[in-house]
Amino acid sequence: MGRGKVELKRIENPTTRQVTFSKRRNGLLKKAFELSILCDAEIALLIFSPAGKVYQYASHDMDRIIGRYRREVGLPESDSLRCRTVEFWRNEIEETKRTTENLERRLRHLSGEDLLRLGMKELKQLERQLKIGVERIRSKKHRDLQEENTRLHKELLDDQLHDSAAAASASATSGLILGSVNAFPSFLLG
Amino acid sequence: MGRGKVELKRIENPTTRQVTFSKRRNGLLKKAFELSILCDAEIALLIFSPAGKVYQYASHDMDRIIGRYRREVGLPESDSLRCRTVEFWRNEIEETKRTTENLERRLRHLSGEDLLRLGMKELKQLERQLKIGVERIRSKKHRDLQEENTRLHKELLDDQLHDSAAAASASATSGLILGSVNAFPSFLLG
DNA sequence: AGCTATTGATAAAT
DNA sequence: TATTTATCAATAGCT
Repeated sequence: MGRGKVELKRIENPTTRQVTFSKRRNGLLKKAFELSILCDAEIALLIFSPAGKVYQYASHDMDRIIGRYRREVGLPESDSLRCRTVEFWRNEIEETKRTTENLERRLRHLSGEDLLRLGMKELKQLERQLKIGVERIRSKKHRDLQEENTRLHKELLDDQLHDSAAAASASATSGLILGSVNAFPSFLLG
Repeated sequence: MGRGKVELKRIENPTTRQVTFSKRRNGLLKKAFELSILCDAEIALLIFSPAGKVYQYASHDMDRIIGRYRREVGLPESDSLRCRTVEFWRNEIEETKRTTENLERRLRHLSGEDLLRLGMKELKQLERQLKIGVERIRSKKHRDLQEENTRLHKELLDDQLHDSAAAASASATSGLILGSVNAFPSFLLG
């Protein structure tokens, strides 16, 4: 229709293509509308221009029509995929929950709580683990205190070397600290 | 187009309506196809006949086009809701992860591992907690052994009462168990 | 379903 | 971009 046939291929001239798009788009929308009225049909038409602009016609609510399409046609793969995705995330969450519960239980056991269901073997293992922990903590504490002691010794010596003029007043305080560290007082070792 | 104009209203004659539907539907599908080719447009066309049959044309994958529509047009409420839902679940998962990490760290600490960053105060608290745990486990073990011992005593007495004829052979095994329990052997108390 | 008179759509020009 | 016009395409009513 028009002054000359048109080949069924992409129109190369951008101007012509744009004009044709505008005209035929309107024609298509009009015909969709007419068909829905004349024949009482449910019609949805989506047109995206190459420029990205959207044109649409929907004889009824667009989402309703798309929903109907999904139910009647789009089921075979789209929905099963969606189900699988949902199931995947459900499983992820379930597994994480189980992990958390497991961790919380082990934590309670290590605090000596919730021991009712444990057998003798588990209790022994738990006790061994706790004792190892206690020993490691003791060790760490001792190391930390030794380091602190060394540091204070060094500091004091530096003070005495670089500040001999104030030696009298310095010994009144630093001497007290040094003494405390050497003694490993009970409030530090628990 | 045709022998006489047509009013833009539902065709009442069912036969005529069906024929017109068939003809115009094909015309619409053809024009949608032509537009997509000539002008390089992305087009989706859904037609539901009054009888419920579906006809469709999609220049590309139908789900892709519908997805694009949802993203670019269906935004106002549908997508924002979906975003909020997705965000909700993201937060749920993030929080669960943080909880898990926290639990794992506490668990390592209770096993005497990963102590490097802990200060003296935390170390003391941890040690106290572990000692409490050890004491509770000791207590539980002791109670369990006492219960077992009581049970065995009772069983033995029952055996002796109800089965005096086989007394000789029974004492050879039960007596051994009883003896072990009474002694609280080192392999059980650790 | 095919046919054809007629209307409708639109390509090219303005 | 909108209008005009010459042509082509779609289709209403008939068979």
